[in-house]
Amino acid sequence: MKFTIEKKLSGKLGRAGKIETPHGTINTPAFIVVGTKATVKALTPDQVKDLGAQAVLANTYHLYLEPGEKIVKAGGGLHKIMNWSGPTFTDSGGFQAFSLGAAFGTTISKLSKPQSNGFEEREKMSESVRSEGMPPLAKITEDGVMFKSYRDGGEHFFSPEKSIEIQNSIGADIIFAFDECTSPTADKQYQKEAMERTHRWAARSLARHKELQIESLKSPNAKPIALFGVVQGGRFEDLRKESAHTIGSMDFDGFGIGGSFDKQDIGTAVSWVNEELPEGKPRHLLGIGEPEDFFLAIENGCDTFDCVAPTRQARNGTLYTKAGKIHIDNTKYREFFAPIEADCTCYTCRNYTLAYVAYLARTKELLAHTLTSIHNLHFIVHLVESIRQSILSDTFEEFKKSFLEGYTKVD
RNA sequence: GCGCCGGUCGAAUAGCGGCUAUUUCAGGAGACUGUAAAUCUCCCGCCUUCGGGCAUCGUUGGUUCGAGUCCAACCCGGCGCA
Repeated sequence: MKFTIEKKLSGKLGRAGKIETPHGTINTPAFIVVGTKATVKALTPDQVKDLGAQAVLANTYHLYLEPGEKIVKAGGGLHKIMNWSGPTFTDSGGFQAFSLGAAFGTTISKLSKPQSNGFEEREKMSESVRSEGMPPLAKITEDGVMFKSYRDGGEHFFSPEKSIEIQNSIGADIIFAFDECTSPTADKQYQKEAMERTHRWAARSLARHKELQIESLKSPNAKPIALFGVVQGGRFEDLRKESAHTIGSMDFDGFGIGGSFDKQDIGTAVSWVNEELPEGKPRHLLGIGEPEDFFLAIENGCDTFDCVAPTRQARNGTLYTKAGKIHIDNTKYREFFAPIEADCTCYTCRNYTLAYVAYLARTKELLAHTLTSIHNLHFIVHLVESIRQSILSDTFEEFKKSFLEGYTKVD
């Protein structure tokens, strides 16, 4: 993997560049489409490519459970089995330490939202109380994470070495060190402990990866796999800087920025990290984000992103437009005989009316998921691409201002 | 006309003497940030200062401390016999 910076955003940390992988180049900043189980839900790889996506990100834990990394490898690797010829990433399973652990059976999100007063804060917390009969499915120890399968209840242990071994078998171009994604509800003491543990896991991940690569690259057709280390530290400036310094000084090919954030503070938090990380290596902001997040993260030095929001929200009936998000089930769209957005060039908007797509969604026709996912991914992929172009043409500030003024998030 | 069933919030249902009338669907709104997710939450008779208040199980009476539930008559629907 090779990273090149083409242009920097003057006076800021942001940059446009390219990541060259054995399966092609990613022009950055870029949105990486999430295909957790080696499939972008509801879409064929051709559809994913046609809507403008450059790369996809799959998940180690999910592919380990099913079909199993041995089968992925025997089938020719991630690219081959899913018929995606472009660059790929795998996440390490570290996010599942959170989603199946502290967050399981609750309404806890890794992004904490601003609360207007303490009363609402308490209400929110009470809503977050774990549902009955839903004990956590992930338990963290120094050596790794014990997962209880959400499929059959079976126990599976992930150590940093195990995650790296599985990821090497799956064979994505870019993989991540095994980390612990913490909950925003955890206190600073815990965030510090988890961060330090993630640092130890990073060193172990790196060591195991080097061993495996030396071995694997002896075979003539082997393609090198890049390893990104993951920065943690929650919403605390001193922890984030410490983590970025520690992870940034290790011999990784690039970096992931993970964990929980205060939603309104995301640009600042990312700048703490990216000021510390070496400039010449790519930085991937894990699990972000919404349209407004990209501007803040990119101007503060992030190069790539992945997020389930566009596809999940598409399936759940929320669509992106330049004026904000809309709910496709709203009564007012039943007779909206025009595209979701008049000037959108996606396949869905070129061929269907919102009224028709809304009808498909309302009647739970499967095509609804495909058409809405195409629109949302096209919107997000092209938004990030537009930000890239604005950096290259020195119009970032104007583009940011005009987009955010129009994007009110109100119907 | 006689007999037997049955009428519960848009639909379908549960409840068969006990306080707050159940559930599913339909309908309305919202949430979702490295996917446990084609998922979840709330509303769905009227009023409300969001604490609650007042109604309501075909109609009208009755029995009872208490009735959707038991009794009577009537109205409607289905089936059977004439």
